[in-house]
Amino acid sequence: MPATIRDVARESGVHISTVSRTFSAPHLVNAETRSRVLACAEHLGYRPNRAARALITGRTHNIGLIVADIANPFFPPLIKAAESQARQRDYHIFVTDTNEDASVEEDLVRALAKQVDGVLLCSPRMSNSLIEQLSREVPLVVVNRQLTGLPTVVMDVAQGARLAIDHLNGLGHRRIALVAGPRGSWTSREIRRSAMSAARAGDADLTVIGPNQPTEDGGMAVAEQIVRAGVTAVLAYNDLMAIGLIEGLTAQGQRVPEDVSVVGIDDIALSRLTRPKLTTVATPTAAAGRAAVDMLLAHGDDRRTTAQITLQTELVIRDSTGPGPGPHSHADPGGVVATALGDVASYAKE
Amino acid sequence: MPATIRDVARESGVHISTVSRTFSAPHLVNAETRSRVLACAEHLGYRPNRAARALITGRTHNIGLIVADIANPFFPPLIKAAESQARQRDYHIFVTDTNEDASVEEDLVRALAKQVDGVLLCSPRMSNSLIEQLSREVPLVVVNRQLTGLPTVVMDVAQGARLAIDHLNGLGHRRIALVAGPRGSWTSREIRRSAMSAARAGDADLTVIGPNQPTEDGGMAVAEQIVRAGVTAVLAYNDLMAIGLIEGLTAQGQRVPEDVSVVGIDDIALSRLTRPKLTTVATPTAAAGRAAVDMLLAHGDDRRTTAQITLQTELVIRDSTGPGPGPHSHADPGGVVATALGDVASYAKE
DNA sequence: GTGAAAGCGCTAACAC
DNA sequence: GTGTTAGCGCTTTCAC
Repeated sequence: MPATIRDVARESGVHISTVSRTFSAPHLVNAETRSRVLACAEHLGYRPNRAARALITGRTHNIGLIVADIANPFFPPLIKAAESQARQRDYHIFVTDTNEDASVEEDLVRALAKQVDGVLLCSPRMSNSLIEQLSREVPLVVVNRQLTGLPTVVMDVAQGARLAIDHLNGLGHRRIALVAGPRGSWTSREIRRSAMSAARAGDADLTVIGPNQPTEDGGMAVAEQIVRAGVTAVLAYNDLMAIGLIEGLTAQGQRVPEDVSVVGIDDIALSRLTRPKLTTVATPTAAAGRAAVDMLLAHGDDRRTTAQITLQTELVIRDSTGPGPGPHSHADPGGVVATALGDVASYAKE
Repeated sequence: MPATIRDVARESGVHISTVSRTFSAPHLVNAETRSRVLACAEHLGYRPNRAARALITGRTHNIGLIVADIANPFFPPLIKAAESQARQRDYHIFVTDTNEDASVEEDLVRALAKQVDGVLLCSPRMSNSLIEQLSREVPLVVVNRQLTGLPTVVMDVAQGARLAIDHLNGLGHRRIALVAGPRGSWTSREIRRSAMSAARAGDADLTVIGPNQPTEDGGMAVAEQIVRAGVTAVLAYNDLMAIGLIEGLTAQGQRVPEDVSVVGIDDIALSRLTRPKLTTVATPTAAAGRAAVDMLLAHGDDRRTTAQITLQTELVIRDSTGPGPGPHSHADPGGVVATALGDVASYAKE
């Protein structure tokens, strides 16, 4: 049987409220009393019961984190960073996985709502209006989706997509495909919009293929369409799809980058390990995880500042892109860091 | 303000205890009353407060999951499977990361102890005696470590290591290196023990290198030692290290598998995507996650059956292993499934 | 089958 | 600075 506040009170000869204060408002307790209480608590192995505390304060010191797919390598660095940031502030994180299914997101948020102080919604597939509705039931921070009136953390994928298209264009590619992400993904829409306009500006054709599952298989599945489309370069929604696509293209007898150049997005750890090494747009996922936790916890202090932060992305040129058939402009934006909005200094990539 | 049991009682004209029963013991409530209460609850958006429930029942319906490194690709499939299995049984999972640091594991277990019904300790680096001590404070299921008297889920890595060494031996390799894992890892010791005996049985030399960080960098770092050791084949503690090692060997001008064969362990998703594709020992991580959750939740029913389950592993032969200088025996165990102990049928790999 | 009452472990006014 | 008191939302005896 674990020790309660009453055991500590008895042993240290004070009232339970003094014990309570020792833990929740130490400055209100005489230093001497405090150390005696602390000693007894230590000795009894006492730990405040968070459920009891939550019942009365209304704060659970728990955070919910909902991701589309834990096993998608994009998420673990985000989860890890969020967990670490939360723990540092004495919060614990419930991690849940929606299996890329928009319809379970709502249930998950509601199921979590009662036992957390807020929910980090990462890459939600549900509608904006539903998100807004849920935000009235539990504090929400939305990651990977822009939404007015709510605190959000997004990567500047528009800038990233532009850098990628410009890079391909600079290499002489004029017929480019965009392999889109899943339905309901804000990021995918954003990439599409930005890639379109960048392609137009560069006098290139952009063929959009999708929506698709944002997985390796999803990428592999479109290889044939890519070949049929007759493009010489591809921008994929994420690295996993890019890698699957390269796999698929290879199976179709296409060489990357000699026949087709491929660019991914995210710069997951994996992208440095495949052959050819993937050219990709790096997104600061760990920073996003930390920022999201900070925003959620700051939220309580001042309800009116619903900050929206945009984290910068950058193009990482590796081996999956090469010269295309068109004229090369050597204004190659390789390695150039995208401009970003908002206060990102403290969330620099590790 | 969220609806409480009292709101529902008022609206449906019954006493709060009837509402309580409707949710926690529905069979004790008149069918008609029940449906009326349910309707009101639905209408008010009532959800039982778990903290309040936990306070009185002592069961939180939460589980803690402690892993060495969320971002290590070995863990996400395990986390995902555990989370899914738990949620299906109406449990939520706190995920925490120790950063491969044995000293934080203890704190983490204790911090979690009060707000969970049990903890899944995955790949613990702490001592056996400390694990036993903690198991007296909170129900524990230990994954990736054998420990008498506690419920455990392990992969049969001994069998896996034997298959790997036999495979290399069959290919004619007689000078083999084992790249060990981190200090404190039961799995690493197990692999070592088994690889040693398999090598001896096959008249091969086994050089052990380590301990090492179980990461890509850790693998890359030993490439030079491998070359100096003059071995023709390597078994690595895990795929990540194997991949890093291949990277490092390539940088040293060695070809894989022509000059050196490399075998990994785990069969993470990544191992199919690198070039050469990795020969490896597949461990059923998702099954382990499910099994661990089941064992923890079953634990309550019958305290005396501290089951220990061992999940079978199998060798997956891909492209990172090839013929060595010695005589080939064509008794190649490729694809053969290892024998396993315990009841594993219901945890078959997905 | 339902109501009444007690209390899980803790915090938050409010006295003193 | 510390004790007293009244619950937080719920489950669980025990009556009826």
